[in-house]
Formats: sequence, C-alpha cells, structure tokens
Amino acid sequence: MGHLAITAKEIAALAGVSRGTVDRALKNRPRISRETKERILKIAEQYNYKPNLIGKALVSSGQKVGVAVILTSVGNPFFDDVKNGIFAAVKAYEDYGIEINLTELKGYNPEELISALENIQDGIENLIITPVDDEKLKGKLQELVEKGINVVLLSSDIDVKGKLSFVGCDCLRSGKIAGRMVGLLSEGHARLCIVTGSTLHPGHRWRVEGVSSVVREYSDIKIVDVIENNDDNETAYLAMKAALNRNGDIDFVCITAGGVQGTLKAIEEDGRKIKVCSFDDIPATKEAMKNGKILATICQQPYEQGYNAVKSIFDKVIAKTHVEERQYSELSIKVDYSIQ
Amino acid sequence: MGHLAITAKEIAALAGVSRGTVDRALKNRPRISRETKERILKIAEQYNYKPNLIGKALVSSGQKVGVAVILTSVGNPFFDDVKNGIFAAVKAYEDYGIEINLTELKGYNPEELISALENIQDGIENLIITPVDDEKLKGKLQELVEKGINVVLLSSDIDVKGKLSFVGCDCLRSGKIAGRMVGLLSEGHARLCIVTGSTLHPGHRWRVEGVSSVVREYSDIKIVDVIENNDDNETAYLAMKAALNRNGDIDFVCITAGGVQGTLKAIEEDGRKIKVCSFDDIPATKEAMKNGKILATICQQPYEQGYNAVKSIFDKVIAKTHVEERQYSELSIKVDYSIQ
DNA sequence: CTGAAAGCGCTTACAG
DNA sequence: CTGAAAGCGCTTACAG
Repeated sequence: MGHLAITAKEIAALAGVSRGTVDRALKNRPRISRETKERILKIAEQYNYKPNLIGKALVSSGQKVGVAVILTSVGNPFFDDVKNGIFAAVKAYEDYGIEINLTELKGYNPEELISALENIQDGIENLIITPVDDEKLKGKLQELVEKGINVVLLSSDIDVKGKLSFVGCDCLRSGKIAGRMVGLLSEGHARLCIVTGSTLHPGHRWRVEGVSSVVREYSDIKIVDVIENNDDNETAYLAMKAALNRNGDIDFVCITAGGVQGTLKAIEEDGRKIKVCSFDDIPATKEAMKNGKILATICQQPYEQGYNAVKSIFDKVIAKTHVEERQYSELSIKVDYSIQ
Repeated sequence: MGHLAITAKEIAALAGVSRGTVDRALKNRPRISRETKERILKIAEQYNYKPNLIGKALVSSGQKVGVAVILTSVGNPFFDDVKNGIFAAVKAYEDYGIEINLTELKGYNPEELISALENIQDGIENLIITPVDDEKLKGKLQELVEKGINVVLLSSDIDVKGKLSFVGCDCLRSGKIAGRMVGLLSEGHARLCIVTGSTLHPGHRWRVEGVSSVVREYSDIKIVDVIENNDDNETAYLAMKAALNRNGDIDFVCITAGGVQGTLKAIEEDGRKIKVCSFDDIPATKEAMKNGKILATICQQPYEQGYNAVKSIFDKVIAKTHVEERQYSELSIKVDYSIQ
C-alpha cells in the first residue's frame, strides 16, 4: 500500500530511453540490444512493474471479443440462472468488447451439439459449451482447441486436452453430500430409491456413485432401486410409479437430476410416507420444499457458473491473467427457509 | 448485440459540435445553449449512449481511492475469509486506485471502535466497518455519513441513515434455517440448548429468535436453555458445562455464534449423546464436522461479504453505478462432505 | 537498434 | 456560449 504502481513511461524515464524501447524489452520483441533490454527489465522488476489493465483495455476498445455459447438449456429451468450469470458477466465486461452469440438446444443429443458447433464456427475465437460424453463431439472440440480456440466447458466436464477451463460442480462430491443427507434425515434407517437423469451425462453418473458410496457407511440403509428419467417429467412419473410398484418398502427417494415434478407426482399418488431430497433449486423444487414434499436439496450455484464461464474468457483474452482449469462451484444444501 | 457502443466523439460528429460541448450537455454543466444541449441529449438517447468506464477510469488513474476498514476480527477466525475477500477485491480493483487501511480489533467494545474511527478520520472518504449496536457509535457513523463519507456496514447491521450499504447475511433467516435443521435432524423430538455469542451483536439476537420461532412448529421440541459465551471458548466451556448440569435432558445443542471449541469440549466431557449443529465453517468447526461431532453448519459466504463490501465502494466511487443498500449473502447448509 | 507520433474514450483546464 | 488541446497508460504502425 502507499505507493502507486510504476508506469512504462516512468520506466522509460528511469532508463533514459523511449516508451517504445521499454515495450520491446517488456514484451520480448526483437530490435533491441541486449544491454538496454537487461537494464529495462531490471528496473521493471525492481519497481515491480505490472502493466495497467485499463490502459491496455483502452487500446483494444473497438475490438470485439466474440464468444459463442451453446447450451442444452431448452426446457431445463436449471439453466435459467446459468444464463442470468452469463448475461451479468457480459454486461460487466461490455466495455471490453465482450459479445456473445447464444444457441440453445433441447436434450442431450450429441449430433445437435456438433451441428450447432458447425454453424457458429466461422471466425469465432471463444466457445462456451455444455457438452455431453460423446466421442465425436469430444473430437470436434479437441479440433477447435488445436485451432487455438478458447474452449470453456460449462456444467458438464469431458476430457478435452488443452481446454481453457471447466466451470461447474464436483458431481461426485455433491452425490456424497446427498448421501450424507439421506443418512442424517433418516437417522440411518432407509430403503432408498435413487433417481437419475441421463447416462450420457457424466455428472449424473458421478452423483449416483457419490450417493451410493456414502449410504454404504450405514448398516441399515439399502438402495432398493436406481431409475432413469432423461430429465423428462413424463418419463420420470412413469419410472417412479413402476419403482414404487416393484418395491413395497421404499421410504426415501433421492432425485439426483431433473424430472422433479414427475417423480413427486408419482410419490404423491402412491400415498406412502416417503422422504425426498433432491438436487438444484428450480422453481418446482422450491415449491415442493415450501410444501414439505422435499426436505432438502443440494445446490451448485448456477449463476456463478454462468458468470465464471464468461470470466474465464475475459481473464484469458483481455486481462491475460492465469485461468484455473477446473473451477468448481460451491455446493450448498438448502431447506425450505433457505428459499427467498 | 452486434453494434459497438457509441462514443462521445461520435456524438460530437453527429451533432456537429466539439467533444467539450457534448460533455457539457451530458453532465448538465453550464455554458451551453438550450438548443445544442437538447440536440445532443436527443442523439445520446437515440444511440443509447453510455460513457465508457475504461476511458473514465484512465483519466482518474493516479488518483487514490482510500478506504478505511475497521474489523472486530482479532482472534475471530470467521473474519479470515472476510479479509481474503477484501484483499481479493482490492487486488481486482488496484488499477483503479483502490487502497485500504485496515484496523483490527478484539471483541465488541464500542469505545474501541469509536477511537479506531477517530484515528483514521483525516481525509478518508470511504469506510467499511463491522459495527456493534451502540448509540454512541451509531451517532458517530451518522455524523460521518452526513459529512459525505461512504459508509459500508459489514456483517453486522445497525440503523445508520444514508449509509452506502449493508453487506452481510439475513440473520433471522439463518436462524430459521438452523431451526429447521434441528427439526429435521431430530425427526421432531429434541430437548434443545441454544448457544449464543453477544447480546451487543444484533445478528446474534436475530439468530436465536429465528431458531426459536421455527422449533415452535414442532410439538415435541423444547428449548430447555439459552446460554451466552461472548464468542470466547473459555466462557463457552463453562457456560455449556453449567447448562448440562442444570438440564439433565439436553440432547441437541445449536451453537449460533462463536465459542465452538469450548462448547464441544464441555459436551464431550459430559459424555451424553448430543446432536450438535452450528454456524459458519471456521477450522474448528470443519474439524468437528469431519469427526462427526457437528452434524451440520449454516454458512454465510464470508469471502463474498468482504469482496462485496469493497465492491460497494468501487461501484459508488468509480463505476458510479447503483449500489444496493442491503446486500444479503447466500445462506448454505454444509455437512462433512461439503468440506474441501 | 531506437524514437516520435497517433490513437483508444474520457476529463479537465484553458482560450476564444 | 463553444472549441482546441493535453493527458491518463497502453499499443501499434512508421520513421530514422
């Protein structure tokens, strides 16, 4: 504290050279003698020179930084807050020329993601995408990375070497948290049915794995069924109905992805007293929490995920600071009174 | 999307005047004729002109924005993350000239807060402080506000008219969340002891109120004791010990503020099987969660609180955007697997 | 190998 | 009442 940062101009004065020469030294550009370069670098280090971001930004004002955003968000309320976060970041950075081009898709079809990628490909240098676990899509994204495009994976993580970052939650951990909640809310006695979304979604698989690993700690909790619903309420209703018919003893349901409304409908119609915990806090979940139909839900900060995906691009392209490759958002449990 | 924002220079060209005249119109400065002013304002509105923050910031570079920060943080690990948030924000905004002057105090003594205020008072234009509920301190802060100083209250809210903002959590709500956890974790059957910090701290009072109001929903939860420990572990140990002696039936303890270690020590020595939930996730609490001694804890994003306190100043003084007067941080419940 | 200049969008004196 | 200029810290051609 106390001293203001030194500027390139001041370094020039101290070294007795021009601003241009200082720039050559600092940026490792050619056409500068060893001696002057070393002299300048020494001064810069001594005074702890850091280029002023505002000065830099002003130069590149008028330059657009285009960002293609492709989300599997149609009909999935979870993404509403993700989008709000994206829009907020775009607004915060608009003076730096950040601009987005948003494509929204329904479901987890890899072909559609690939064709969306092909549509926006011309000239775009930054990409934010919610991928699925598909070899062809992975290959396509790998190709883009190798072309020098900054690729940010949002919400769902797949193995693309050299991607700029993954922004989302640690799904295994979130599953474990849910498993602990099953244990705590049942005081260690439960016949559990796990409800999952899509096996194409690696995060959904991790969650089931997390829940399972933790409930194994309890001698009197048994997983009696694991059902899938593709994040679709109609499918969810039928799958839950069938599971309840198959298993007379279910007294706890853990919904690890979408299809909340459908699942709850089946449970209500069944009439048995069943404890439910869930993931995320979409409006249907909030409503169910207020009515006591869901006791607790595990949330993953969708707004921050959207914001930070855009921030990754900003940090890389404009601020030129280090970008963390795995950006896990905080996981928090909510109950009825947590809801605003 | 698509179009870049219009600049003051472009407005000048469109209006056929100089940049200076545009500035006079936009800023409501004198020495401009009605007609040209109106013409310029019309163009500005038409093209949705918004001054470029970077251009503005560059002008005022070299100007310091001093912020005095006064925290009741000595010996209170809750504030470690608050400070990390403050430092992160200062770093993010350093190119804009933000600079802090930090004073740390032990305990909640109003006199010390007031004298700390007097020490930093010369020339400072921005203040972030964790206040206590004291009339004299309130008067002092009110005075500062009236002098035009931007006052941000952090963590603890008191009634100062015209303050820039309060950044912290909604303590009543956090108490209600804790009350619900007591209900859920006990399946509605508990003999509850509530542990609080200081009655000087309005937030602590609200939490007790929140817990109490919710456990009243349950016919078989009784509050058998409410004890105070001044956020001090020694006091906490003795108070908990005494409460356990007074009440043979305690089977649930809700620690709503500090003194976690002391309280837990007394419970352990007692040997009874007692469920515990707490607030915040200081290291001692994390440790106790991992050992199963605390089942769940209600957290309030201390890092974000620190960051946003500084951001309030930045938004007001530099970005000149609207600052929300009550900035509530998210409340989240954590269990053992939530801890990194 | 090095310097001088123009420009990013704004503000702030100063000159007419 | 209005304009022309300088400057914030940087980058990017261009001239020597």
